Amino acid sequence: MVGRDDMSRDGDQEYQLGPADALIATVATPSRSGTNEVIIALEHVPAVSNAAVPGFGDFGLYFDQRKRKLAEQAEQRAAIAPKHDQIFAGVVFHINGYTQPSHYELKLLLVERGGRFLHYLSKTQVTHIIASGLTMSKEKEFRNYKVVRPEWVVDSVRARKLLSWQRYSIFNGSYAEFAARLPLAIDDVHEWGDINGEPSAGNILENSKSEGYSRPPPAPTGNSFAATSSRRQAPVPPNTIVVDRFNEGLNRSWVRKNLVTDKGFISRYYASSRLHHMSVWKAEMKDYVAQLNQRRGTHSSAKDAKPGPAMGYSRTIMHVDFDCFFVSASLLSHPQLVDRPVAVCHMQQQELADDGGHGAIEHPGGTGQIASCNYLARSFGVKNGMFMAQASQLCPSLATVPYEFDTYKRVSKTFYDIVTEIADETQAVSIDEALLDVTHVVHQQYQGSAEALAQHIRRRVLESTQCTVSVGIGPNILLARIATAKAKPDGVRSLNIEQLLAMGLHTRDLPGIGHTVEESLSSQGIKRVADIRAASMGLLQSICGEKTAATLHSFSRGVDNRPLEPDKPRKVFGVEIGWGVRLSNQHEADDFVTRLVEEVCRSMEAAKRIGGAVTLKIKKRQEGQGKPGKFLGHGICDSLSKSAMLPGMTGDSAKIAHVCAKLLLQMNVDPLDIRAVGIQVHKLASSKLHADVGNMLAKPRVGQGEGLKQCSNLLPELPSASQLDLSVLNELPESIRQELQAAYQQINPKIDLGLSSRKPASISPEVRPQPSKIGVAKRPISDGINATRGRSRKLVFPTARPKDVAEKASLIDAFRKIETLDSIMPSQMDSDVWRHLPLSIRRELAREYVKTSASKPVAAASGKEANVGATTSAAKGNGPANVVVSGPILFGKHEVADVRALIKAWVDSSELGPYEEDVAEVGDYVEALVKHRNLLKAEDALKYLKFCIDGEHSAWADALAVVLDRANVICMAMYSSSFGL
DNA sequence: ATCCTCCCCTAC
DNA sequence: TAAGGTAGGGGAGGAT
Ligand SMILES: Nc1ccn([C@H]2C[C@H](O)[C@@H](COP(=O)(O)OP(=O)(O)OP(=O)(O)O)O2)c(=O)n1
Ligand SMILES: [Mg+2]
Repeated sequence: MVGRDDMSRDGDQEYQLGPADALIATVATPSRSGTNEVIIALEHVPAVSNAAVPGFGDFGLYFDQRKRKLAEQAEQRAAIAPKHDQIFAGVVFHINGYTQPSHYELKLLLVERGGRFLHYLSKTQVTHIIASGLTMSKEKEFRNYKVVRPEWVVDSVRARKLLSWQRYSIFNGSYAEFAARLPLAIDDVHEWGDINGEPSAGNILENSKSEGYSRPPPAPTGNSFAATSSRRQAPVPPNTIVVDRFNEGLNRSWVRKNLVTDKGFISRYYASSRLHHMSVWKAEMKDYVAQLNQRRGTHSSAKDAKPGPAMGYSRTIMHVDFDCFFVSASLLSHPQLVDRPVAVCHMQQQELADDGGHGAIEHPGGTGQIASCNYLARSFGVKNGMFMAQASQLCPSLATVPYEFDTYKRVSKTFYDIVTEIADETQAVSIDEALLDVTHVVHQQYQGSAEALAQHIRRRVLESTQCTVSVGIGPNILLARIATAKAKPDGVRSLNIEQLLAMGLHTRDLPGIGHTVEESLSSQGIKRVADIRAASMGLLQSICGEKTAATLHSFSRGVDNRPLEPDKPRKVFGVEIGWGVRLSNQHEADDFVTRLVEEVCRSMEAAKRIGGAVTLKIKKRQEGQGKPGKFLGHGICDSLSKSAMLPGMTGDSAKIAHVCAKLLLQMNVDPLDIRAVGIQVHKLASSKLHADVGNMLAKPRVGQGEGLKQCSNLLPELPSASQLDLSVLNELPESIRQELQAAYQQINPKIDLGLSSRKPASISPEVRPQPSKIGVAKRPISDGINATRGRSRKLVFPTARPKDVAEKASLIDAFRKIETLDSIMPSQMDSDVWRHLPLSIRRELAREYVKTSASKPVAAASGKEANVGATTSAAKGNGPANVVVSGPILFGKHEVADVRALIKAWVDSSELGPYEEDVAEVGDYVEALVKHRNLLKAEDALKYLKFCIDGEHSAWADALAVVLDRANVICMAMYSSSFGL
C-alpha cells in the first residue's frame, strides 16, 4: 500500500546526478520498513466482512476460527441495536494484554457503537489494536498496526465521536506524555467537528479525518505560522493563510499563486510543465502517425500500398532521435548562441524575480531543472534534468534559452511527416524520437544499405527543420537504440550483435535499466553487460525477478524479439501533479482532487473514452522530512494508492470525483502532508460504443468476478468476449463492429471477434508475453509460491530399494544418516514407511489427509494462541504444522542446507557410485526445481553435487551428467538458458 | 495457475 | 522562483 518515493527521478538535489550521487542516492534511499504499510492496508477493509480465511500461521486453525467468528458475528449483530451512535462503524479491533477498562467493557463500548471485535489478529481485517502496554515482542509484532490506548475508546464514547487515533497511539510517546496532551485531544473535538461537507455514510474514516487533521500547528511549535504571516506581504485574511510548517514562504503572494489551491492553477501549470507536454505529445504523435498512415492508405487497412513491417525474417530497425531536441529547436530563434553551452530551462538569468532577493526563505540556488542541454554544455558535465544551480557550477558560462513548446511540436510533426513517408512502419516513441522498421525499403530502394537510408532521412529532416537527428541501426530495437547512443550527436551508427558484445557496455547502458536496477545488479558484482551474460539465470532471477531476468539474459546477448507496436491501445488515462501541492485542510484536498478529476475527464472525453475504475495516488511527505529539495516540489515521500470501481462505466467527473473523495478519506492522509496527487481512470471502453451497444450485447449472464470493490450499482464494462451475442453482433453496422473489435483488442490483443470475416468469436490460444522493461524484485523469487508438488511423487521410494546391497551409495541410507526420526504414524500407511519419512513430508501428507477427509485440523505447537489444546484425535495423528513446505523436495528435504547434507551423505556413502534410481530421484528433484522456477536452488544442488563428487568414482560424473542434462533440457525450454557449473 | 491490488521502476 | 507528468512493464503477495 505504501511505497517510498524519494528520488524517483533525478529531481531532488539528493539525487542530482553525476558519479558522486551514487553514494548520496544510497544514503538518501529510505528504508523499506514503511511504518504506514499495514496501517493503510488495514483501512482497506471491506465494509461487510466476508469469511476470509485467516492464515494457518497466525494461530490455530481455520475451522476453529470460523466457527468462533460466526458466533461472534451473530453476537455482534445482536448487540448492534442502534441505541448508540455508531461511531465505531468500520473499526475492527483486537485487544491485547491487560487493559483498564477490561476487555469485556471495552468490547461492549465498541460493539454497541458499531465496532467489530476479533479475538485474533487478522492482518487483513483488524483496524485497531487496543492495548495499554506492549511487551517487546508484541511491540515489534504490532509495529505496523494502529495500536491505541483504551482511553481512545473511552474518550471517543464520551465525545460521541471517533477521535483521531494517532493521539492515542501507544507508539506516540510514554504514557506520561500521552496524559499530558490528553486535554487537547478532547478539546479539539468540537472545534474540528465537521468541517467537510461530505454527507455520505457517516463512517469512521470521514469523522476521524475531519476531526483535527487540518488543525494548524499547536501553539508551542507553531512559530512558522506567526513568522510567515507577519512577513512583509500585505496581511492575508486569517482564514486564507496557508499552513507553512517548513518555512517555505508559502504565504508570499507570488508563491501562493503557484500553489494548487490557486484558481486556475492546473491549466497554468500544465502550460509550463515540460513533462506534461512530453506526455501529451507522446500520445498525440502516436495518433498523428496513425493518421498519416491512414491518410496515405499505408497501413493495416491496405497492406498493398506499403510492404508493412517485416514478419518472420530478419529485420532492419532504425532508431531516430533528435540531438538535444529542446535546445536545437529553441536555438532556431537564438542563432547567436549556437556555439555556446546552452540549456533550456524556465527562469532565465536576466529576468530576476519581481520579488527579488530578500534573504531568509530563499532557496540558495536554482532548483529549476534543465530540460535539455547541448553537447558543448554536456562536455562540462551538465545533463538533462539537472538543477540549474548545479549546472551553472559545472558550467559558469552556460547560457539558457526558454521553452518554445509550439516550436517543438511543429518540428516534431515535420519529422514524423518525413519518417512515416519513408519507413515500412513507424512507432512514435516521443516528441523527438521514433522507431522505424525499414526492412523492405532498405532492400528495395537502398540496395540493402541502411546507412544510406539513414543519411537520407537525416538530410531531409535537417533541411526541413534545421535540426539534426542521429540514427541507430540494428536488427532489433535494442541494437538500434544502443547504436543511437553511439551515433550521437549528428551521426549514424549501425550495430550488430557481435559488435555489441565487444563494446564492454555497463548494465546501465541497456534500455530499461535505471539506477535502481543498476545498483541491484552491481551489488551482486554484475556491473557490465558481460557480467550479465556470465551470470546464471538463477542469480538474475533472484535479483530482478523472472521476466526481467529473461529480458536481461536476452539483452546481454543482443537478443530482442520485441516487435514494433505502433497501435497499442491506451489502457489508462491519468493526471497527476506533484508541484505546488500544499494543502491546508481537508476541503482543499477534496477540492484539488475534484479539479484533477475534471482534468482527467476532459482528456477522456477528448478521446471518447469512459472508465470503469479509478485509482487515487498520493505522495505523502515522509516522516521526518521537511522542506523539499526542490522549490515547491514534493520532496521525499511515501507513495500510496487505492483504487475502486466506479458506479458503472462513466466519464462523468462528478461521479468519479465522488469516488475519489471517498478514496481520499480512506487513505487517511493528513492534508498537510500531501505532496502530490494523481488520478488514473482505467478499465476503459469507448464512450460511444458503450452507450450505443455495450449493454445490449451482453447475454443475460452474470459477468466474471470483479476484483475491485465499488460503491454502488455495478455496471460491468464490456461484456467478456465469450459473452457476446453474436447474432446481435452481426446485425451491427460495420463501423460499430470495427470499434467493438478495437475495444476488445485493447482488453486482449489476442481476441478476434471475427468481425470482418464474420467468424465466431475466438481467442487465439497462443499467448506470448512480450519481453520488455525491467524492474527489480523486491525480494528474491520465492521457493515456488504455490507449489503443486506432484501427487505422483512416489513415497514408496525408500522401501523400494534392495536392502542388501550395501556397497553402493543409497539415498535412503544417506537420509537416515542425517535425519533424526521421531514422531508418530498416522493411519493406513505402513508404519515403517511413515516412520522413515522426514518430518516435513509427514506434515505435508497429514495436511493432504486432513484436507481430503475434511476433518478438523489441529493447532500446531508453535501457534501462539495456546488455547487450542493439542487435540490429537485418537488415531489420526498430527495435523499440519505451521510450516508449510511448498516446492520440490528431495527425500523430504527442501532447504538448501538439508539438501546439501543429503547429497553429501549420499556421495560419501559410496564407493562404487550411485544407484540409478537415486540418480533419477535427484534428477527429478532438480528438474522439478527448474520447473518451479527455482533456478537458484537447482543451481546450488547441481554445483554442490559437482563439488562433492570431485575425486570420486567416475560413475558419479556420469550421474552428474545425467542430472545436469535433465535440468538443462527444462531450463533451455523455459529460459533458453542452461546451467554452466 | 491466474487474477487482482498496490506498489516500483523506467523513459521521454 | 518554478512549473518533479504519465504510460506501461513488471513484481510481491493475497484471493480465488
Ligand atoms: N530529464 C529530461 C529529459 C528529456 N527532456 C525533454 C527535453 C529533451 O530535449 C527531450 C528529448 O529527450 P532526449 O532524451 O532525447 O534528450 P535530448 O534530445 O535533449 O538529447 P539527446 O537525444 O541528444 O541525448 O525530452 C526533459 O524535459 N527532461
Ligand atoms: Mg533526443
